[in-house]
Amino acid sequence: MAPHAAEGNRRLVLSRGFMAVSDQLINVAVPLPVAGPFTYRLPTELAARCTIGSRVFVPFRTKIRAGFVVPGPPNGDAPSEVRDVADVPEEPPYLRANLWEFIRWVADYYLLPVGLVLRTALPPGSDRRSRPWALLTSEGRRPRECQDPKQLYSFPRKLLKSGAMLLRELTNAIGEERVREAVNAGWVRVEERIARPRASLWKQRLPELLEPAGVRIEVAEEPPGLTADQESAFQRIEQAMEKGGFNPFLLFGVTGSGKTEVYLRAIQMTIAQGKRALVLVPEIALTPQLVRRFLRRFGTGVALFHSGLTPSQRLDEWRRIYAGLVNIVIAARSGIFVPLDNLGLIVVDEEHDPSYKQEDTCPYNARDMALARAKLEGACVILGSATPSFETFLNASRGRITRLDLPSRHHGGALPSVEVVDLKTVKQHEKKGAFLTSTLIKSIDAALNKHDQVVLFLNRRGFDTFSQCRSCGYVFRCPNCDVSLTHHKRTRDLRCHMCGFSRAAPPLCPQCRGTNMFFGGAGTQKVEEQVAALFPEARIERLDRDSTRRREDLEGILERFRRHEIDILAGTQMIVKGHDFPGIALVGVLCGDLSLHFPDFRAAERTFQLITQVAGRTGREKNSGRVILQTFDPDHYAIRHAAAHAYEAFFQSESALREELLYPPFGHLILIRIEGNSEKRVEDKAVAIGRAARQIKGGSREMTILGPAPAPRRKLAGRFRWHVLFKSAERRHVRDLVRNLAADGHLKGHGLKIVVDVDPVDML
DNA sequence: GTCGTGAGCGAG
DNA sequence: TCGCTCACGACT
Repeated sequence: MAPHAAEGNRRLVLSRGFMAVSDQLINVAVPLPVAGPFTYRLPTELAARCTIGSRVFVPFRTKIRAGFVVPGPPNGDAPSEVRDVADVPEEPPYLRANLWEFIRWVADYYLLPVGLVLRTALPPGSDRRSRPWALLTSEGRRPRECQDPKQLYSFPRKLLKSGAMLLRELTNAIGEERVREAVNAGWVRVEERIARPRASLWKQRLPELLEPAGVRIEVAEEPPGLTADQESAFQRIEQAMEKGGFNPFLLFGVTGSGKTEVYLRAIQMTIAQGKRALVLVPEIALTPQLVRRFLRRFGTGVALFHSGLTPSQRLDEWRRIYAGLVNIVIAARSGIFVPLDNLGLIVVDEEHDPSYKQEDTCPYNARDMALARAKLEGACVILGSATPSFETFLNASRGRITRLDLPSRHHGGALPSVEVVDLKTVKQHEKKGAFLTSTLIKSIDAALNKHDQVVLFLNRRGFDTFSQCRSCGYVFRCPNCDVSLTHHKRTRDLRCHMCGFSRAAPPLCPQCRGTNMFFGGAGTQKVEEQVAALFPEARIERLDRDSTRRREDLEGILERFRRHEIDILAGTQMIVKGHDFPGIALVGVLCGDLSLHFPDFRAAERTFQLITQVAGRTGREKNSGRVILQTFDPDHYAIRHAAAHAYEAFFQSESALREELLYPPFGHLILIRIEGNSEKRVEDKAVAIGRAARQIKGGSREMTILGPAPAPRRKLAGRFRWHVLFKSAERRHVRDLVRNLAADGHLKGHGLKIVVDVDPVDML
C-alpha cells in the first residue's frame, strides 16, 4: 500500500504495488526523443510502491533518470541483461493508463518518438536526472602525511565532513587534475546520484490545493435563457450525451450567436453526469473575458492551464487536475494532455485558430487531437467557430461531425453590411501610405459624431511594413531572418519581427548614400498617428504585440475600450479574437488582402476568416453595424464572400481549388523541415532527402514529392531552413514514405534539426 | 537529449 | 605515435 496516500482523498490512494514475489520485468518509457519503452528489472524491495504509471528512476546510458512504468509485454528486443530500476519515489502513479494510451496514439499519428510526446505531456519537474557525485572512500579518509607530497593537498571541508559532494563542486575547488589523481589513488570514487523527490511534496501541498487561497469566486451565477437556435443545438448535444460515447459536433455560429452559452450548458450537463470537461481556447491570455465567465458560472472547480503560468503554478494546477479536485479545465493547446479523468466533454473554441497547431520539435494539432482523445475516452466534442476550418467543415458536410448551426445573433443584431472599397481606384494622396481613404475617413467621422466606437484592422504590425530607399530601391533586411525590417518611430530603430533583431534607423541609404530613405508603408502605429491627426478630439489606442507586451496592458486596453474610454481602437490580428464589445458601430479593414499573398495554400482561408471575424466585431446588439473593407483585389473569392458573409459559398470555391490540387483535407501532407546554421549542409540534406524519397517512391503515382526548396522564410533566427513536402490522396502513402526514410536513417543529421510535420499548418 | 565511440588530422 | 575534435548512433 502507498505509505503516503493523502487523507480524505481517495483518488490519491495507490493501487497495490506489483506482487513482491520475485524480481520482475517492467516496461519504462523515458521522456526523451527516443522510441521506447525499455525493459527493466524491478527489484523485489521496490515492487511494493511501484505500479503501472509510477515514476521510476532508471539507469539510462550513463545517467539515472526518470521514467514511467507503462503497460504492455516486455520489449522483445531487450538485451538478455536488462538493468535494474534504481529507485521508486514515494508518490502516486503519475501516468494513468488512458493518458498513456493517448500519448501513444499521438506519437503514432505524428510519426514522433513516443518519449518526445511523453515529455510534452508531463508536468514540469517530472523529468529528473542524476549528477555525478564524488564520494570519499575509506582509503581517502586515512591520514596520508608520509605519502607522496603530491597527495598532501587537502580536500574541501565539505567532502571530509559529509563524505560526499557534487563532483562539479569538487572540481571547482581543487581542479580537474587533482580530482583525477584522487580518483586514481582510490581516495575518491565517482557515482551517479539522483535527488529523491521529497515524499512530502504531494502530501504537504494537497490540503492547500483543496482550498486554493484567494481564488474564491462569487457563487455560481444563474444561467440566462437560451435562444431557439441555442436551445435546439443544445438539445442535440444533450441527447448525444445521454446516450454517451464519442460524439463530435461542429457548433457553427456566426459571431455573436452565443456559442459560449451552449458550451456552458454542455459543461453543466457533463458535470451533472458526474463527468469532467476540458475547454481548449487558442490563447488563454487573450481571452480573459471567457475565463471570467467560466469562473462566474462554475466557481472554484475550474483549473486554468497554459504556458503563461510559472512552472510551479503549472505543477499545482496539474496536481489539482490529477487529484480530481476540478471538474473543468480551461487550457491552451498543451492542455490536451492534462490528466483529467472521467472525461465527458472536450470543447475546442475557435477551432479554426492556427495556434492550435504546435510547430516546433513536437508538432501536433490540439484540435485534431481533441477528436482523437475524445474518441479514446468515449467523450463528446464540440468544435466551435464562426469560420470553421476547411477541414472541419468538410468533415461536417461528409457527416463525420454533426453540424449544429447558430445562424443568427443572440441579441437580434444583424450581421453588418460590408462596403468594399477598391484601393486600386483610390488616389495615392488619399491613401497616404496608411490606407486611409476618404470613404473610410467620412465613415469614422460619422461614427464619432454619434459617439460610437470604431475599430481599425490592419493585418500587420509596426510603423512600416518595410523601409526603402527611393533612389536605389535598397530595402533593409534582417541579417538573421532575411525579412524586411520594420521602422519603429518611437524608438527610431529598425526591427525584425521574426527574431527581434534591431538597429538604428540611419539617415543615409547604406547602398547609394542617398538621403531619400522612405519609411513609408502602413502599420498600426502609422495608422494611429494619422488618425490622431485627422481626429484630434478622438481617444485613440493601438492594440498589437508592441503595445501589449504585458498581459495587463492588453486587459487594460480592452477594459477601457469596453467602458468607452477609447473611441478608436487600431490593431492587428489580436483585435480579431473573440472580444465582445457592444458599442462598435464601424469596423475598417484597411487592406483586406495583406494576408492573401502569403506563399501558403491556406492564405485565402485565413484571409476569409480574418475579415469575417473582424467584421463580426460590429453590429452586436444594434442594427447599425458597418464595415468598410478596403482591398486591392475586390474580385478575389475570399474577399467577395467575406464581404457577403457567405461562408458556404467560400467553402464551395475553396473546395474546387483544394480538390484539384489535392490540398488538405482532400490530400494529406507531410512536411520535412530541415534547419541548421550552415546553409550548404541544410541544402545538401534536403536534396538527399528529396532524392531518397523519389527513389523510394519509384514510379508510384500515389504521391507527389515537392521540393526540396528553401522555406519561404529562408533564414529564421540565424538558422537556414529548407523543406521537402510529401502529398498523397491517401494518408498511408505519405506515412509509409516517411517511415521508410526514417528507417533508412535519412531523417537525422548532425548539426541539423530535421522535423517531420504531419498535417503542417505553417509552411513558411 | 546526451554521451561514448571510432574516424580523421595535428603536435611531438 | 599520442591526442584532440567531430560525426554517428544507440540508449533496456
